[in-house]
Amino acid sequence: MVVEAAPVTTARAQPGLSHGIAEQLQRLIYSGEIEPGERLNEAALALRMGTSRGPIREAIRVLAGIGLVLAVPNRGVFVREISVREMAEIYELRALLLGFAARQACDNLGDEQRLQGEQLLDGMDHACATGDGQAYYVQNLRFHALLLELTHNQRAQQAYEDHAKELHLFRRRYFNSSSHMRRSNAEHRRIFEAVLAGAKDKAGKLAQAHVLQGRQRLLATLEVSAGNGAAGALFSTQRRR
Amino acid sequence: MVVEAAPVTTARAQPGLSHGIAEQLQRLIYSGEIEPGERLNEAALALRMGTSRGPIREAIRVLAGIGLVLAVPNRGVFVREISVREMAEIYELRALLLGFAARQACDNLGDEQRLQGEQLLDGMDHACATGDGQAYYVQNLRFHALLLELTHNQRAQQAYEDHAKELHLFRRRYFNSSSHMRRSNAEHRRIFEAVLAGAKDKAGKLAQAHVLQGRQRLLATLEVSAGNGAAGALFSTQRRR
DNA sequence: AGCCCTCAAAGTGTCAACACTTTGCAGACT
DNA sequence: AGTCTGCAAAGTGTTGACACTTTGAGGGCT
Repeated sequence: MVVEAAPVTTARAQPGLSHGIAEQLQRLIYSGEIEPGERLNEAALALRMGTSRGPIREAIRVLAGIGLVLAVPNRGVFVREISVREMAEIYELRALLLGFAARQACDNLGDEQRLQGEQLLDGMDHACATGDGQAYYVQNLRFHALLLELTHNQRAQQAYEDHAKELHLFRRRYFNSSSHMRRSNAEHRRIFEAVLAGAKDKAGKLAQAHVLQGRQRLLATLEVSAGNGAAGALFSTQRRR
Repeated sequence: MVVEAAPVTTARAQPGLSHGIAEQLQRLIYSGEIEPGERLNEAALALRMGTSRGPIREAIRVLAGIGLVLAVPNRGVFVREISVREMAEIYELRALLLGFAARQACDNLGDEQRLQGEQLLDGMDHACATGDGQAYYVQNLRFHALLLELTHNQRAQQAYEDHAKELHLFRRRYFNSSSHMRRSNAEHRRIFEAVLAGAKDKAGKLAQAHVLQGRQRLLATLEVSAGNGAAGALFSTQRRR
């Protein structure tokens, strides 16, 4: 309808004011400084960021598009809350994705990746031994990312990362009990061995099971940490978009 | 950081001005009135929509969040172009999702859905016979949606729909040659039969193959309709976000 | 006492004006 | 002729002011 032709050019970085604000807001949300369910006050944010409300509103709209935030007309925008049901659904998708990744990895694994994978597995074992939850967490993320890279499917990678981030909204900072960590890494090893052996079906099944067992571990601790009452309350019906 | 407690309330519809504009823009894009690569002129749109630029900008930011549009600072926003590579990746994800759906369908199929599926299959056969591409297209969409519903996983449903929409960007209005339609529906039937038989693995594999064959059909027609040159040009490197 | 109505405060929605960037054209210089 | 520089037009980025909606508190009525 309007004019002009395509840019055709590559998609470059975007240094823009409202864009910077959007990223900053994302950090605030993911870091937990702004909690799920909390309302974002435009004026307050504008003051804090040192701009007027315009760019703030635009940044917020981007977050709304991503689904991080829910806008209610004339009432404001609220940080998205994730229900247990949604959490469970997301885990299901992650399982599917990681299973796919493991299968693909069988075909696409190179020497470099093999080395990296083994280093990560050893590193995680070390983290288990020393009880370093933070180190385990980072390497665990990296290990999964490595498998996803091997899909050679950037969209799959992106989707997996998005899901991981979303789960952060649900429960910040995985409670890494060392028994969980040990079991989890044992699963990693079996997956990786299957990949090395080129056993696609086995690798896929193991990877899928790995994620689903992670879900079970999370659900179990939910039951314990918040006896029924609080857990039930989380079942608030929320949908994306 | 700010104040206030959670809304806890359910997520209701959102009648807001900039929200309406966002939807209208989506329609314009999906309908092809604004083509991929084209720039959105804020002033022109504001005039057309009868508002000022503010709401337009906000609506555009939402689309940017969704990924429908790419914003380049100080230069404007452009309707997203999808490369062949991306198209292929999306098909891969769709295949994964539909495979999962078919497996789940084996467990969750009820009488009502069985009936609906059979009606759709017959309807599509009819559409093949009469050469009614439009009717086929609609029922095909519905058939896939039916399978996805049976996952009982709303996120999976949403993801599948999103992918379908995105592919629309790539090639508007599937060229439904009746030979394609016939082959495609034959695949549908085999999938559904497997689901009825409760053969999870078989159903999953067939569904996955169905989508990938759809991809092949699309790629094949791409090769033909635009001999090498144009097809190659579509490989412009674009990434989401 | 309890309920309803009114009103003010807080906050979001919208707008028009202004500042800054990009881009293409025109004219001058080599 | 070709190229470089500077300017002007087009368009995006940002701002502050104003209008409208929601919400909660206070006071009057039953």
